[in-house]
Amino acid sequence: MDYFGSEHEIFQNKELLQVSHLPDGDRIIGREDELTNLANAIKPAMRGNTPNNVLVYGKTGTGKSLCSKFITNQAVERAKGNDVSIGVAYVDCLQESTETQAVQSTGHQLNAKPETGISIPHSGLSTAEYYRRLWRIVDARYDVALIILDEVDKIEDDDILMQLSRAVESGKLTESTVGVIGISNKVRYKDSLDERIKSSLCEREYVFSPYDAGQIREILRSRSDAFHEGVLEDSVVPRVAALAAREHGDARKAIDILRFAGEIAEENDLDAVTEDCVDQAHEREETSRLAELISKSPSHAKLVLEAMALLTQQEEGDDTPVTTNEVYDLYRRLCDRDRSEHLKLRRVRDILSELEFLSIIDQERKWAGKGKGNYMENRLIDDPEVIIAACNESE
DNA sequence: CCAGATTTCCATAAAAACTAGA
DNA sequence: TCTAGTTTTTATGGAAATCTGG
Repeated sequence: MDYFGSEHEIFQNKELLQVSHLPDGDRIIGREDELTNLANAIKPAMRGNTPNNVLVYGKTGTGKSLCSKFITNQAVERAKGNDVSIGVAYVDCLQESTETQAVQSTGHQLNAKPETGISIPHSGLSTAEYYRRLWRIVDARYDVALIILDEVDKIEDDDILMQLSRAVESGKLTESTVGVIGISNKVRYKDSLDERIKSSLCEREYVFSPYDAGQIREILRSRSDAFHEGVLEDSVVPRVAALAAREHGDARKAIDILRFAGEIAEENDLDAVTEDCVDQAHEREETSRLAELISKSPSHAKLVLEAMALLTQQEEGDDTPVTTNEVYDLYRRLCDRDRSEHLKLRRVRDILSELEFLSIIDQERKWAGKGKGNYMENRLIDDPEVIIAACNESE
């Protein structure tokens, strides 16, 4: 018995299919203009001057993060030649969703304790103190700090944008300077900003358009070295590209699908990746983003979601809404089952609105009339079975 | 002491049913 | 009969208080 599976090796270098993988070489497919624009905005940093702050828009999977990381890395390398030191921090505002966490993370990335002697504790400091330490670090180690704020629209507080973009003018930094690159999915994001922030953060704005099918094909081909020679059937890449193009040219999705297709071929012990695998991979991709999101949620959020999914399943119709009270009742029973403490109703309401913010559920407030008050209808956006699976998976 | 999570407390929205006035 | 105003109800969500880990 061969416990280690097949002799049909599918992947040669799976790393290439990680979305976070930065392609080497000095170009990213189909984004020449965008890279040039970004480079221009950053250019002053090469001489140690203040770069332009940039706001980058574009749908998911249009290469915003990739290009920003890429160009800043290039900048660091180039600047070395001029004897200018640039520091880059990349903050995912979906994870670091408060001002404090974002500053803390930035400080952590730019710090080198042996060099500066400054420590950035995981918690316990005031926001102001995190800022103070960050400025000290930047002053000590760099001429320019470039801070990439990915998914800025997900951050709860605008203050950080203010602080970062004004750091130089307000004299917080004496030796150095900073540049901010904000990345947002929402084109309307700028409208929600304070005037003062607008003027300083949005010195340059660039919109990343979706990739077309041809570009996606090219991207996939450039990464097909991830597979062993001849393992990919010819029709696979075009098929994946077609699926992704249908979804507003999301390259991340395309790469994910391709990777899943490979995994499926591997699991089924096939010697090649076929179109069939692609179709299955497409389904798997749809659930994986959700599963990812859910697995990162706190455990009580999962229980609430599970309660919702179970209730939705019981109902006849497909997307029958459930009320908050129904959810809460079942949620409490689930907690009893696990012998854990349940949260109070008020908190569960907040959890539900957080889930709505994450686009996992829909909420609508309804009014029942005299003597009946009002209630909130909660509706799952995705298939309950998928949600239940995702909730149980990450235990 | 600090931020972040959770709880406690409570004013409030909305719309149908009901009432009074025309 | 129609209209304008009042009553009734309950989950909601804002605000403040309290708890927790560091």
